[in-house]
Parts: sequence; C-alpha cells; structure tokens
Amino acid sequence: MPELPEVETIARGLNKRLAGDRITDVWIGNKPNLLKSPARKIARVLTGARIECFRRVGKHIVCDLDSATGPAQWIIHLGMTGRCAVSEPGHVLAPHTHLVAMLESHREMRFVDPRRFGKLQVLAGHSFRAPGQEPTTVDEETFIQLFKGRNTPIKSALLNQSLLSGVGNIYADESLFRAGIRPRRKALRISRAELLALRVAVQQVLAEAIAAGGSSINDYVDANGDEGFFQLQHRVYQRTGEPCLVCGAVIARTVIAGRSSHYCPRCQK
DNA sequence: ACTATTTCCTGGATGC
DNA sequence: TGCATCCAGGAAATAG
Repeated sequence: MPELPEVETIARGLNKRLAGDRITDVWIGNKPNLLKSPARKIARVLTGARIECFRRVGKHIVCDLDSATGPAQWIIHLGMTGRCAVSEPGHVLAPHTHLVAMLESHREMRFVDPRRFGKLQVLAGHSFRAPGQEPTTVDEETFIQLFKGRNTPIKSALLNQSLLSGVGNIYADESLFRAGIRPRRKALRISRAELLALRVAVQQVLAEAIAAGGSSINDYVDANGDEGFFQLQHRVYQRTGEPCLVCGAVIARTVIAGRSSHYCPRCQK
C-alpha cells in the first residue's frame, strides 16, 4: 500500500531511468474509473511529450512534461495496488495493465493496478499542488495549527490528506507509537508538547522508511521491481497480539475511520 | 461547517 | 480439495 516513502522511492526510480526520454505512443485500457481525465485527453497530452522529470507530491507521482501543447503534467496516484513498471517491449503484459507509454528509448512505462483504486490524470502547466502540508518539512507552528479545534481522532487527522499529504495507515500508526499517543484521542485534546513529539515522530518514521526503500507489505515494488525493507522495522503496524518491542505489552488493534489501527496500550497514553 | 460512514475493487488468507 | 466469506485501505461520495 504505497504511502509517502513508497511513492518517493518509485518516483526517484522513474526519474533516474526515464528523465529526458520521450513518449512516442500510448495505449490505454478500458477501465474508465481509473481515469480522472478522459482517455483521449491523456493520450493526446502524453503522445510526443518529452519527460522532464518524475517527482513525488503527497502520495502522487508527478511527471512534468514538455508536450505538443506546452508544459503539462501527468499525475499518477497508485491507490492501494498500483505499480509503475519499466519494461522492454514485447514482454508479456501483466494482468491488470491499464496504460502503456511507449518510449523513444524503445522501453515502455506500464501502469498496473489490480484493485483499480489508482487514478491517472493530465493537467496543463506545471502547477499541481498537494492539498495539504508536506509532512517531511512542515514546521512546528504549522503542524500544531493543523490540529487546532479538530474534534476527530488524531489517527483520522493524520490520514486526512488536506492536512498532511502523504501519511497513510502504516506511518500514522508507527508515528503515534513513537510519540506515545493513542490513536483514538481527539486531536483537540492533545497537548502542544505531544504534538511537537508527534511531528518529530512523523518526520523520523518517514525519513527512515525512505532510507529503507519503503515497506513491502503485499506486492509493493519500486520502479526497478525491488522490494523495500521498512516493514522489518514496523513496531505496531500488523503486529496485533505480538509483544511491544519496548515494554512487552500485547499490541492491540482497533478500527478508526474504517482503518485498522495498531497501538501499544501501555506505551501510548 | 464538520465529522462519520459507505463505496469502489481484487487477491490472498481463512473457515467449514 | 474446493468453495464461500472475510479482509486489506485511499479517497471520493454520501449521510448525518
């Protein structure tokens, strides 16, 4: 389930391999729910465009393009199971391949997404912005301000992309554990000192996960098809019933905002 | 204006 | 062994 560290890893890999290449042709499958822009528009913008760079914005992969109609962007959201694969032409198409971009270098960039929660979109210009703050660099006062007056569980607030863009279920749970905060506590009841600790925890967890190449839970792989290793460092996520690595208490699971939430009932207050 | 819940979707795990 | 059921969750849509 790609969150910020996984998307960062994939975007870096795509940029390293594909920056400067040119898209010569595009094939798009017939699953319209994946497309936030009409298929014809995506094909028109991508075909002939030069790839300036791939980068991450929130959980989105952004490809800056120099297209026939001027600057444009290809926005890829991986959803739950989306993958971007760089392949040699002629390789058999993986099941659930929804878009193939043929490249001047004779390789192909393929978007594969079995569960189809991903989204593909093109935009004019180079001005795509995430709806919320960038978690890796948000400053203390901005971070604290995000939670002011919010009568919702802190876990829900962390997952709200219009507050912080990029934090998902894994890293929300891991950050709350490190900060010693129970996921169900109301955001507005959390002290300034605790929020400062939470910001540090979020930034440490994300930095460590990026350094490890992300977390490979089910079938996540980066642009080279390599797995990440941060799942080996998870302290609570999917460790229900196992002992807390700090205090030995049994890790608990509850459901918040329809999401599994894992925490240590002794370490987290 | 907010917050909570439901919906979309498939593959892998589990249960009988 | 095989079939049915459950579960995973990002974010948009809907409900309260």
